[in-house]
Amino acid sequence: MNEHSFIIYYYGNSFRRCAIRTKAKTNEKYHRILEAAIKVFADQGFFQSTISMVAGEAGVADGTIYLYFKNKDDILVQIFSYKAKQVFNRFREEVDKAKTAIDKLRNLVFRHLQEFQRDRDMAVVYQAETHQKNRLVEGQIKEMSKMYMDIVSEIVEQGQEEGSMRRDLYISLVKRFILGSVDEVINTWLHSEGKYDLVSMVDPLVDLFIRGIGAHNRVGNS
Amino acid sequence: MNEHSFIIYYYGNSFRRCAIRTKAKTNEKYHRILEAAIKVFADQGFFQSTISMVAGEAGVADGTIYLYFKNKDDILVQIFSYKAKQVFNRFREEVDKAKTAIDKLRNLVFRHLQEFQRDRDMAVVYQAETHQKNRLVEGQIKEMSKMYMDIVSEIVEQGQEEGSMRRDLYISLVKRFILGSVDEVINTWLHSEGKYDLVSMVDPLVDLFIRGIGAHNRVGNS
Amino acid sequence: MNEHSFIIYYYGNSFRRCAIRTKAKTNEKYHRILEAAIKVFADQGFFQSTISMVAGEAGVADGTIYLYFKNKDDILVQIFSYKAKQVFNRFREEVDKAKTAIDKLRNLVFRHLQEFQRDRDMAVVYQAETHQKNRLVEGQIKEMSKMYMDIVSEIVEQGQEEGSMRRDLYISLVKRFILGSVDEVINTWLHSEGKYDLVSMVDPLVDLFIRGIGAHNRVGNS
Amino acid sequence: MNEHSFIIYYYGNSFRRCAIRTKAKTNEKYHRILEAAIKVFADQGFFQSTISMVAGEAGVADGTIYLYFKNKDDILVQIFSYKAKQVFNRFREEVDKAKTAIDKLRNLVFRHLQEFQRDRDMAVVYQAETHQKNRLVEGQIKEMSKMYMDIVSEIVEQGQEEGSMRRDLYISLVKRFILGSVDEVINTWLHSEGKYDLVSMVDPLVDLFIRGIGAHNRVGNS
DNA sequence: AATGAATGAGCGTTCATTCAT
DNA sequence: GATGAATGAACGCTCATTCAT
Repeated sequence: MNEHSFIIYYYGNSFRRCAIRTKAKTNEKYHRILEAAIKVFADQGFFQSTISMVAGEAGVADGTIYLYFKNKDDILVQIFSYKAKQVFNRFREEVDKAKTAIDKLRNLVFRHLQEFQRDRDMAVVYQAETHQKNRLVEGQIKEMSKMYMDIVSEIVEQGQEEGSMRRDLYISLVKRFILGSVDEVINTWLHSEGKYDLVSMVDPLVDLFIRGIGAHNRVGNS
Repeated sequence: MNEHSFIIYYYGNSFRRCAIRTKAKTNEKYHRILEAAIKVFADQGFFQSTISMVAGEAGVADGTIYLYFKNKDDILVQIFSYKAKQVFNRFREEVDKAKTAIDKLRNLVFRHLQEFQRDRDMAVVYQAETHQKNRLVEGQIKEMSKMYMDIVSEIVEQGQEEGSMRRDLYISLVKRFILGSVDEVINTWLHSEGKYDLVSMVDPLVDLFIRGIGAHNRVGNS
Repeated sequence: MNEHSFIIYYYGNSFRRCAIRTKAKTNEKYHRILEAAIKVFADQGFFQSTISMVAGEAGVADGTIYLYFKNKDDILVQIFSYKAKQVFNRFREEVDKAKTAIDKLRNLVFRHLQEFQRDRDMAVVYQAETHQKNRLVEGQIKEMSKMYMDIVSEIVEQGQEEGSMRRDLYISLVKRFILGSVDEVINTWLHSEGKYDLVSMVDPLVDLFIRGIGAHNRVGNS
Repeated sequence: MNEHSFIIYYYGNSFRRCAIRTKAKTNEKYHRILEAAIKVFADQGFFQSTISMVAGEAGVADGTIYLYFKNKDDILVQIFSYKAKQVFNRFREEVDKAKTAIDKLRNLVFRHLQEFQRDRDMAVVYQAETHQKNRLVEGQIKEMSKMYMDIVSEIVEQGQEEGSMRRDLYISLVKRFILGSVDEVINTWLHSEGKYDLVSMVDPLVDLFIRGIGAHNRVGNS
């Protein structure tokens, strides 16, 4: 477990070997616990998970958890402030790759579904916590939610300027309309045990966003 | 406290009176506990709620709970199988009042928002449980969800026949698209401490469902 | 364990038997735990005692402790605010029985030694806590100490008026001089496993208080 | 950090330097830990102190403690067998400086108060441990106590020979009478946050020992 | 039926001690 | 020698559930 690269250096008047770790090793255990916790929380739910389960999953002793986390709640907080934030940051990158508003929306939805499909346990934890009251991660979720909403706002505003989106939109409702739909699609997928490909939902979903379900939407002279 | 009719009998070495509890009486305490539980679970979340809290809120002794419910989990199960089902049944009534598919959809969304606005605590509990894995109420939720989805299916099919809805819809996606949007609108309202009127969201929301956000939907003369 | 006296009464339309307990029973268990705690704390010291030990000694389940005490610390607090205070109150009675200052002092010391000899475990706990810093029972101890010191003050003042005690005394030092001596006598007795009679120390000790150890105290012809 | 003289040797596959730790060096860290422990134990009490606190106060790593002490208990044992013994040894010196029994008693009390005033933390630890049952330092305390008592015995015997002390004294009680008074004076001072000068208590206290508080002690013609 | 005192399993957390580096 | 990350036993406390009254 402890084979590592190391540096030979001269200290005082002798050669010494010093394993290269400190940060690397520390981070390694921190992440192992974090990933284990995501898995256990996804399986059992936060309140039904025990520190022992997380420690067991991570392959460390119970006490070790407390070298890296203040308490059980803190694990959840860090899952959100570290892990989820990282996921949400990727959304921005993906959006920036596209030019038009509609393509940006498509990329956002694509990346959202893709990331949640890739990290299914994280997705489960995220779904559970965002729909709870009295949540320990209120702050983080609000922040992430705002980040998401801001992206949607920008896209819609761009779309309106481009003329590809309606100008009479109640934007704060549009945001919920989009996030909610995507969320529900993910939620259904999660509860279906993930037997189908989530990403394949992108095009039909974006189509619904853009055109709705009304027949008169069949535009043109058609 | 509840004297009505009763039986006198001799037990051990004393006469005892035993009230002949009518169904109504029993139901009254049962419902008091159920409503108390909804309130407490909404406030604290299921796992952070204790039997004592529920009993206190209901104004009964802790032990009394176990005369009406098998255990703590059973309270949640009964909340869903009794209370929530009742709410969902009202959706059907409301839908039936309308003629056209679009009006039916509007009525469904209206009643959904209205009921959840009216019984805020129930809404909180519902939101939390439907987004949990390992849920104690898996069966009930699936059933309710199916009931909802079936209504949407019927509406969409009727809309397609009427020509008011697109024929190229991926129906099982449409269902999630609608339910998810409504859910998210409710969720946001719940977390906003309910400062605004949820029902006022109906028209803008249905408009988004029907027309989407795309500008070309602004069908001219079509 | 639950044989008790009871009352027969007529309720509604039947005779009922109602055990007379409530307070009696409750008090009984409260006191059982309190006495058990004193014993265990005396044996092990507060910090090395566990709730399990106290519960075991009291013959109740661990959880039962928390029906009567807020937490472990609270047991100690209640030992002092209930039990010890009661002991100290008896000092006053005893002092009042005597007329002259010297007899009052003798009675005080007598009762002090007698009470501590009678309730040895309480004495051990008292000794330990009064000589601790950061003590959980700071308030109580200060109060008891003041009560004791006040009695000594009154005695000395009366003695000075009677002419049986020196007028040039530094009273606040006299208090410590007396309390300290008595305490140490008790402490030595406690650590000697109580093999001798503590109360027999009264006369020699009071003699030392009054006459000191100086030979010139041997008042000649006086 | 501590380079002085050292040896170069080849270990495994590298040259190593090994400081030739003088006794002084070793002692230096040993004493740093001991003093740190006294401070921490005085602040928190032995059981509420942690090895980490002691290590932190001493500026060493937790593990380092175990190079100098067998375990946590051993620190307390060594505090008493090393530090306290040293303090008590000084009493003897001071006593020997005086000629008469009464001066010797005065010097003993003076040095006792002076040393405890000087090393307040030590005084706190001493007070706490000497009034505990099940003490880890039973042996040491008995030894120190005996040392103290022996000095008092010698003084009293000398006083009796000189004619300056009563011949009808119950010596083993006199010892407790003196030690107890001094102890209580110190204890009160410790709990008063040491706002006054402890040493100034010497003369009034010795006066009480010699003359007591009785008015007839004011021997007229004696 | 109703009560609420009693139970004890189970959990979060601490911390003395070890040991690889 | 010195370090401090890792360990896991042990403890305080909670709370769902039972049951005598």
